Amino acid sequence: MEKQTIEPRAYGDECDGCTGPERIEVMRFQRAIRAITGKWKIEIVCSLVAGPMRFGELRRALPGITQHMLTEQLRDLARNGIVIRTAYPEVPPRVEYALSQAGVDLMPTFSALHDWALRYQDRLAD
Amino acid sequence: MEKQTIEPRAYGDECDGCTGPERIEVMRFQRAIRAITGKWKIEIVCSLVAGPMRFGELRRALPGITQHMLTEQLRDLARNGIVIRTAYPEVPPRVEYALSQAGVDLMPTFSALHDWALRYQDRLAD
DNA sequence: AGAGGTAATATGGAAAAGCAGACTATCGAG
DNA sequence: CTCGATAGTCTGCTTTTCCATATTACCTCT
Repeated sequence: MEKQTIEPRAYGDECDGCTGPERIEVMRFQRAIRAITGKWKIEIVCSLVAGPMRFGELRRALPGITQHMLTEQLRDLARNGIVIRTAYPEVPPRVEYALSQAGVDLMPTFSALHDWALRYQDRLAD
Repeated sequence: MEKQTIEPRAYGDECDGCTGPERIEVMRFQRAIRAITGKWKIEIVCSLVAGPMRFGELRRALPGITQHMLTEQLRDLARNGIVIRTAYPEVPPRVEYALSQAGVDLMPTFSALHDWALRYQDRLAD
């Protein structure tokens, strides 16, 4: 039996002829992708482009989403600084979600990806 | 007890005052994102930018990946037309993976996302 | 007093993604 | 004949996502 996995270099990336500084870039990258992946994140962000929305408005705008999912995804987006959550201490409670600058600045990327998807959609599986 | 989920409109998007044609765009979008998400996809694509590589080369270039993961992710990328798999009927077997045009054309998007990630990395969680 | 709206939690389960390790087939070198 | 190299597949396990339902707390309106 042989080992199947090649051990990753621990941490000190001394780079003995390898792809050195790229690794941290890749990690940054993946964090960015993780921040926008999730079943509803993109839909939420797209909804918010038009302007701030309340929780219930979003829920109605995204038929099929559960409250749980919506709160979870919004929380995640807020945690990554993409949306801003503002809770007004009123009653009944009112909570508004808006795109942050980071969220708005995501748009060029989105449109680049969208163009790509449009060009190659026929070969994209599923 | 009340229903928590708002029923999605079935299929015929007749669009009674709703976000109509955008929905299909969002779906395209998500397929594109799904095509590039996965623990190792980005790393693989980045490795292949420099030129075609063999399976074993990739394995060595991505310390920590298992053979299983590598075959799986490559298969997925190939299925989405991002990489091209070429098996030479030699012995010992030789299989080469190269970026397709679609793969190359992904780069502008990658760099847009990369710029975004760089600008906002401090607020990105995890 | 009871119904209704708002924005959440809590709980429990199913499905998908990720991981490690074992196993296979083929051929040439020693 | 056994060893090593290549590029896989197969099996079982853990973790993460995703999903549905139930419940809460508060206030207003009737």
